Amino acid sequence: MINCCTPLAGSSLDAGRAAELEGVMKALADRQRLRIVNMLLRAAGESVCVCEFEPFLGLSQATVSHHLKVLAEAGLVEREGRGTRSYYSLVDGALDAVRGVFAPAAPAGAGSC
Amino acid sequence: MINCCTPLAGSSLDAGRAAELEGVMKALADRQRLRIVNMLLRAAGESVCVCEFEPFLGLSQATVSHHLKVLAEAGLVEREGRGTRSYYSLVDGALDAVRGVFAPAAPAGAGSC
DNA sequence: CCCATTCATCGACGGTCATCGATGCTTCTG
DNA sequence: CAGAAGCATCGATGACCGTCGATGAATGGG
Repeated sequence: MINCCTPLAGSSLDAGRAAELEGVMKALADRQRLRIVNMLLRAAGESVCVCEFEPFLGLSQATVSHHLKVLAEAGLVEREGRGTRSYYSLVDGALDAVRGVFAPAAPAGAGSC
Repeated sequence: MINCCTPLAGSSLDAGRAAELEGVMKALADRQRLRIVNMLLRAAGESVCVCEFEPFLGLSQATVSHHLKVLAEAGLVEREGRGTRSYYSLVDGALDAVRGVFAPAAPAGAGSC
């Protein structure tokens, strides 16, 4: 099934790495958290106040705080307190693991083995 | 891979699209299903028999069948029956939605586009 | 024609999650 | 110092998920 050349992008995913990636994916497998990440992506590295998410998502303050905590524990976002407010931003490169695993399969260039 | 002008990420993610993507992400937010997708990625488009997954994942046949059903309902894999066996393969382009949403942020108005 | 093989489905069980109101903590303001 | 504002945490609740054994359905072989 798997040939001589180890496919580059479909790199082997052992049980350990699968469990690790599962944590990140579970953090992203929620519509509210997807919208949060999308907002932060569009913020282009800038921090966003918690009070910005609340009206945008239409959730209670407690729920928004919960979602941000989940994302933070997954290493996807970072918290920074200024005064009574909290600002969150994307962790640089945190989404690379997701991008890498779903990269297209090997180039299928048959020859060079 | 991604052209400079394709604003995949940074693209607004409204509530509808977020819910849609949530379905795909939930299907992928499981270590067993991640390993299944990884196996199929490495199979480079070829179909893989159910009986191949079972020993690889170390799960009961019922559980493997369940995971494959979840992936199929999310539109990520496709089933093809041959005799008493079932073969599964990745749906072409099904992972593009995932790749797109997490693409790097827009170049912040970097000139030429 | 009968049996073995392969897979999908069902029912059940234990665990986890999303959401909310209430509460406590920290910081700013008057 | 007292009050208000912003946020995190707690406890509860209802829903969903992963796993398995058992059962059913379809197919191929002797």
